[in-house]
Amino acid sequence: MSSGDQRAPGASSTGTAGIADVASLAGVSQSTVSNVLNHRERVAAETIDRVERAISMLGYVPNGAARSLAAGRSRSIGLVLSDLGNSLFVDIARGAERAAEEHGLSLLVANADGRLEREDRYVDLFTESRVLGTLLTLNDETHYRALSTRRARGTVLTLLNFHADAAAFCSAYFDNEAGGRLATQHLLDTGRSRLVFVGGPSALQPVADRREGFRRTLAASGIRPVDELSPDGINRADGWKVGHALAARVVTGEIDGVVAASDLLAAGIVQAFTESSGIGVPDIVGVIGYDNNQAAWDSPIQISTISQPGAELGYAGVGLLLDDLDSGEHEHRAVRLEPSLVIRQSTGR
Amino acid sequence: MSSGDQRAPGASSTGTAGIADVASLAGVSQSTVSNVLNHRERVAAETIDRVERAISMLGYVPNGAARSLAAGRSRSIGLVLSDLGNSLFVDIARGAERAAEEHGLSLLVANADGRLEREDRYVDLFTESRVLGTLLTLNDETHYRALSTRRARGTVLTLLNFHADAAAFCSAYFDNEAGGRLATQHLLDTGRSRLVFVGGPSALQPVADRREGFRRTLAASGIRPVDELSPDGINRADGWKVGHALAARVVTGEIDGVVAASDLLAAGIVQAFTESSGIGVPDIVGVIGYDNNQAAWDSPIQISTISQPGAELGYAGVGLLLDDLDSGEHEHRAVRLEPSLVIRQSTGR
DNA sequence: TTGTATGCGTTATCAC
DNA sequence: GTGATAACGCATACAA
Repeated sequence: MSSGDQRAPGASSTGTAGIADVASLAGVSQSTVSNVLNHRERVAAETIDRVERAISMLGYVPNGAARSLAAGRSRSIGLVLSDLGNSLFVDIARGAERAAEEHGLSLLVANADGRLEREDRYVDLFTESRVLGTLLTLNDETHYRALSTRRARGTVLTLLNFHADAAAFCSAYFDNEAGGRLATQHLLDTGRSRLVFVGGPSALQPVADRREGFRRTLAASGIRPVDELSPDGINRADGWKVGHALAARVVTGEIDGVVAASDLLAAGIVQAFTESSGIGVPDIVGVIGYDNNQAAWDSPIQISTISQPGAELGYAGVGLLLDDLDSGEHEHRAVRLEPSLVIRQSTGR
Repeated sequence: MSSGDQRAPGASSTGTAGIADVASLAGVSQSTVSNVLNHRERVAAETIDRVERAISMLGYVPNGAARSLAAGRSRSIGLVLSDLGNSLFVDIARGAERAAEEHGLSLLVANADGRLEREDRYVDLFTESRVLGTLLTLNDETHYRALSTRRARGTVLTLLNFHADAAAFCSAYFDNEAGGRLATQHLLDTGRSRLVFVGGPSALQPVADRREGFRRTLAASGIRPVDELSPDGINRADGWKVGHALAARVVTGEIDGVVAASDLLAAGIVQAFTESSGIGVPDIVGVIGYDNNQAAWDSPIQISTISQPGAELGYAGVGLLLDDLDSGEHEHRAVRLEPSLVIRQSTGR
C-alpha cells in the first residue's frame, strides 16, 4: 500500500494518465520515466523506447503544476502587453517569443488593454505562477508610478518601451529623439530644407521626443523650421486634413518637406497632396512617417519611415530578464534601442 | 518534527515566504490561512485580519503551482491565436478576456503566427499547464486536419473562426456568406444594380464564401453580375490597382457599385477612383468593404463595411468551453455568428 | 470556527 | 542504468 498501487493503467480516475501509469505500463519505476523526460542521457536507449511507447499509448501529458512544484522553478516567462491593437506590441511579443524559444522557455502573454488594473492582475498572476520573471510594457508615467508603489518583490520585473530608473528595474526602450533626427536629416540629405513637423497631442511622450529630434537637427544645420502642427490625433484622417491645409503652402514653395509623427499621419498627408492638389510626392514635396506600419508600405506611394525594432526590444527584454535571474547581485540596466531609417518612394529622388 | 517546524519566519530559505510562515506569524494553522484565501466566510473576522496582516508583512504570494496541484484545477484558460497582426484576432482576444474576467478566470494568450508547429506547441503547453481548456483560432482546413489527427485528449479544445464538425469539437465562426449577401443587398437597396465583386486568392475560404453571398443575392434579384475580379492580394495596394483598372468602366456607366472582400481593398479602390479619375464616391459609384478595420473608418471617405463581431466570437468561445467543462456528457455545438452592415459615406446617398 | 492529517504528480537525492 | 523515498507548497476532508 505504498507506491504504485492498483490504478487502472490507461485513462485513470481523473481522466488523465499519470507518471505512475506510464511507469507500470512500461515496466519501470517512476524515476525512470521522469528521467527519460528530463535527463535522457542517464537512460538506456532501449528503456527510453519502451517508456516513450507507453507515453504515447496512454496519451500521457506531464502535469506542469506538479512539475514546477517539484522542480522549484518553471520553464516560462510572462509578458504583459499594454495594447494588442498596436502592432508595435505585437512585434515586441514576437521578439520575446523568439528569445524565449532560444532558451528553451515558453512565453505566456497577457493583454492589459491599457488598463492599469489588468496590468496588476496579470503581473500578480504571473508572480503566483512562479514564472521565471515578467516583462511588462509601459506607456505611461502614471502606470510607472503605480508600479513603484506596489510590491515589486516576488518576481523579477523588466520594463519594456519605457525608460525606467535603473535603481529599480531593468528596462529597454526606444530612442525617439534619435528617430526624429534621422527623419529630419534624411529630408535634408535629399535636398529639402523648408520643413514642417506634423505631430499630435503633446501628451504623447514619444511624439514630443520625435519633435525634439526635429528641432535639434534643424538647429544644428542653422535652419529654421517652417512650422509645427499638432492635429488632434495621429491617424490617417488627421493627416488628410492637415495635408489639405498644407497644400497651398506647398504649391507656393514655402514647404518642401514634411516630417510626420506617424505613418498613418504621413499616409493621409500624401493622399491629400496627390489626390486633390496634384502635388507630386516626392517630386514637389518629401514626406516621411514614423513606425514602419502597414500604412507605410501598403500605400500607393510607399512611405519612407522610421522603423522601431519592436522585435529586438522584446528579444533584449528577455535577455535582461534572464541576466537578472542568473547574476546574484545584479545591476539593473536600461537598454536603449536605436530606430532606423527606411527609405521608400515618398522621399525618393 | 512533523508539521510547523523551525523555519525562520520572514524571508525563508528559498527567498519566498510560504503558507507555513504566514500561519506561524499569525499564530494560526495552515488550514486557517488557506481558508482566508479560499473560503473567507468560514473564518472569523478578527482572524482574517491577523492573517492578512501577516501576509502583507511577509509579502507572501501563494504558489500557483502548488495551488492548482492540490486543488486539481487552475483558474485560467488558454487562447492560441493564428495571427496577432490581424485586428480581428485581437478583437477575439478582447472578447475572450472579458468573458474570462466575468467568470473570475485569467486568459493566457499565445501567438502561433500562422505556423502550425507553434500552434501545436502552445496547445501542448496549455495542456501541460492544466488550464481549464484551450481556445484555438483556425484559418485553414490544413490545420484542422492536422488537429484531428493529433491527440486532442487531455484538454478541452474549442475552435474559433472555423466551422468544425460538431462530432469532435465545439466551435464558433462567422457567417461569411451572409456577409456577402448583406453587402450586396445594401448596394441594391441604395439603387445600384451594375455590380462587380472584387475578391482575392480563391484559397481563402472566407473570401469564397463572401463571393457566394454576392452571387446568390444578385441571382435572387434576377440581376447578372457585371464582373468578378481576383487580385493577388486583399491589401490597399491591390485595391488601388484594381481601382485604376476599373475606373474607365465606371466612367462609361458600366459599373455603379463595388463589393470588395476586405476594407483594405475597398480603401484602395476608393482612393484610385477619387484621386486620378475624379470619380465621385458615393455619387457615381458605391463601394463597400468587409471587416470593419481601421482602414474603413480611418479614411478620408469613410467606407461602408461588414462588421464581424470578433469580440463576441471570443466571448462565445469561452462560453462554449465552460459549458463543455461543466456538463458531464456534452454535445459539441457549432455557434454561427452573424455579421452586420455598417453604413458610412462610401455608399451614402 | 479552527486545527490535523493526507494527498495532489512530479523531481531530486541517494542508494543499489 | 535503475529504483525507492522524501520533499515541493498548498487544499481539503475530517475531527475537535
